[in-house]
Amino acid sequence: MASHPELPERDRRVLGVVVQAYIDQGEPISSLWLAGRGLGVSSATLRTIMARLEEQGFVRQPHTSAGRVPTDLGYRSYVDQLLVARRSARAAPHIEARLRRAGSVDDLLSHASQEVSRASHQVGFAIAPPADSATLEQLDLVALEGGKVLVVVIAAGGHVSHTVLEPAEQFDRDELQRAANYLNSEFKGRTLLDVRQQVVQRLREERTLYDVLMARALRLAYETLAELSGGPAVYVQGAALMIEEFGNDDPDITLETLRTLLQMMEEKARLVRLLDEYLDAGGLTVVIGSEHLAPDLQRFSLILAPYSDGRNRGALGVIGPTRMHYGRALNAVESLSKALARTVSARP
Amino acid sequence: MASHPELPERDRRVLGVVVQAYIDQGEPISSLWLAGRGLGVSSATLRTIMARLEEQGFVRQPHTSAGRVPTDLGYRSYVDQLLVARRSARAAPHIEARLRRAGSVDDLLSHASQEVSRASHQVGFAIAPPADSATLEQLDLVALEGGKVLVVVIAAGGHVSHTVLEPAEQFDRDELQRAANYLNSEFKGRTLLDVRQQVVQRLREERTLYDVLMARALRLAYETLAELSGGPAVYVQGAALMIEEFGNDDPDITLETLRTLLQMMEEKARLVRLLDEYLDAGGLTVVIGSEHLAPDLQRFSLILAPYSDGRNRGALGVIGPTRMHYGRALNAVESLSKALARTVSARP
DNA sequence: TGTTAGCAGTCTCCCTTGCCGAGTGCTAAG
DNA sequence: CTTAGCACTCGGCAAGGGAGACTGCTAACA
Repeated sequence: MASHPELPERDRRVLGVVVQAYIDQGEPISSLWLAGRGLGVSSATLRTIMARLEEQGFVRQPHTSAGRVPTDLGYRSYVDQLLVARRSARAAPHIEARLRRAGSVDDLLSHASQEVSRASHQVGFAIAPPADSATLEQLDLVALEGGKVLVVVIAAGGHVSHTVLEPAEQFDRDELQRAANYLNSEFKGRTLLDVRQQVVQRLREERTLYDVLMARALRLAYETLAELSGGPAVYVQGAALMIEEFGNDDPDITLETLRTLLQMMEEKARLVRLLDEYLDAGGLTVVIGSEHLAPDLQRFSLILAPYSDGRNRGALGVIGPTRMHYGRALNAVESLSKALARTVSARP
Repeated sequence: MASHPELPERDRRVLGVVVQAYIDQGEPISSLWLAGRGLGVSSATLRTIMARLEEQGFVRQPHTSAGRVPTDLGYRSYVDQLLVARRSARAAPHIEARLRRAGSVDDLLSHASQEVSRASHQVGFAIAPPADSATLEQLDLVALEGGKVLVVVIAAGGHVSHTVLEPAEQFDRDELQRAANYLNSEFKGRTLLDVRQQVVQRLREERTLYDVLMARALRLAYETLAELSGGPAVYVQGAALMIEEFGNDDPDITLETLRTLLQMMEEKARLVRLLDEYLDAGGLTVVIGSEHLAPDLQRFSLILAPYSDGRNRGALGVIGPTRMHYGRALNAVESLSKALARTVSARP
């Protein structure tokens, strides 16, 4: 993690105080102010320390006669300290209770993203785990006009998803009903992953299927599953809260940066792709400003925690300015991800 | 509509030019500039006209030696002119085609709100018509952990909605299956409104139902329908586009006003309640700035058109700064609402 | 050798001043 | 009723001048 040169203990403490103070106040931190903070050294010494920190890239001066402001590297060091020092967070029971009340996965994640946003005062998001290992409860086929077919897939644990297909061949209502019956009797209780494999296999093996309807039903199922695995659902919200938190006193929150963030929030597909890259990391992950690959996020920090439903992993986290209150945000993300994991794996 | 004093023809023309120019340029309009616009009068005359317009409240001066800027009343007059003068808009065929490709109501409205946002460069929204008069296609009951029940209601035309109930009495999987069968056989093909009435009636009439399961199924259906009528779905998006359109050159778009707008976009329930009030008006409705009842919207204008699926009405529209390009926005809303109406009533 | 006080230097911020130019309202003539 | 002309007002910009905030540096000190 710390590929940059190791800092002497005292320098690190000073850096910590600087970052914390800047997060609180939003203004450059001066040596004089620091001297009054019980660090046991005078402002002059702090000046030499700050100069050293600046040389190493942890802080910078907006202009010659200003105090110091953390760089992204400075935030990084601070966050690394924080991650070691802090005790891991527990979910507030009333929040977890609220999550438990949610039924479908949709509901649950929408609540979770809202709660994590509220607790951190940042933009919150939650991504559903792929439903692959949930077992199929019910599959409905409903005829729409123009030969289109509405497919509703219900899986255990409250996954509900639907899509519309335009199969090459027409189905009438009766055929659809029988196709649905066939698929249900055949696949109910299996995991969706299983179902997909089974469907593919059967289509391949029994190329000359004796029952035409059965073959068509399988093709329909195949298309459906391909469609549904298109992208996991993601819920994002809380931009208003974030603006409120940083008001006008953060030079990084301008209309322009806000625009890029909103754009990202609305282009869910891109967001998911982006977050996916960080999901491999494993535990609680923090990506700060310029550490991002995507240029649109370079003015923001991201905190993300994966959670598991027992088999598959989703993720939950927050996005906010690099000057966010990391302590609070880390707690929010960690506790919510735990609560979410518990809630989601309490399901059958 | 025009409860304010009637304006002489020429004054109205001048006001029109002023508003149009201000919308285009975002800067106060001076008499000298106006004189070069082929109105056939000198700047001096324009000054007396502007003074009159100001006295009557149509324009105002940001400061003594500035040009004029429209007031909300000025925009109102301009829009009223526009509504009379313009030819009604047709939907671009490729947009309508894109809408037709959507299957479920969810999909359709999400696309529609996106299209109207793109076409107008404002925040776009779309509200689903109540599904009351759609006929029930299928109702699924799925047991979740903790005695909760997932209910999925599929209605003709691609309405899919689901909710989770916690019935007082427990159902096991088998009972749920039979309850679903019973409800489906009983109510499939009826409108949801019908179903609700029927359910209530039966519960009342046959207080001592001979079949216990049947009674419980009815109670479940009752709860479901109460839950689902909770609030129609609304889709809102395009804040990033709106910011892009007005960039930094609109004094009305500040972080603070943006925050209130985002808050409104995220609190869907409140938004729906608000829009509902305007829905009664009938046709294409424009509400400008201070004409709004809600204080959070007083810096924004709203354009809204109802559309009908044959029986029930939904709505679609845009929200943007009072300085929005009304002509383009009106066209966007009108054409999309027509396209949406056609698309939605082409369904069975 | 590391720490501290003192000091000179730098740069921002804010206020004032003066000026230009934009745009107006008013007035008197057409 | 319209127009030209004129005096007036006000915002915006640039220049100038403290005041104040911090710094880096140096020299003394433990």
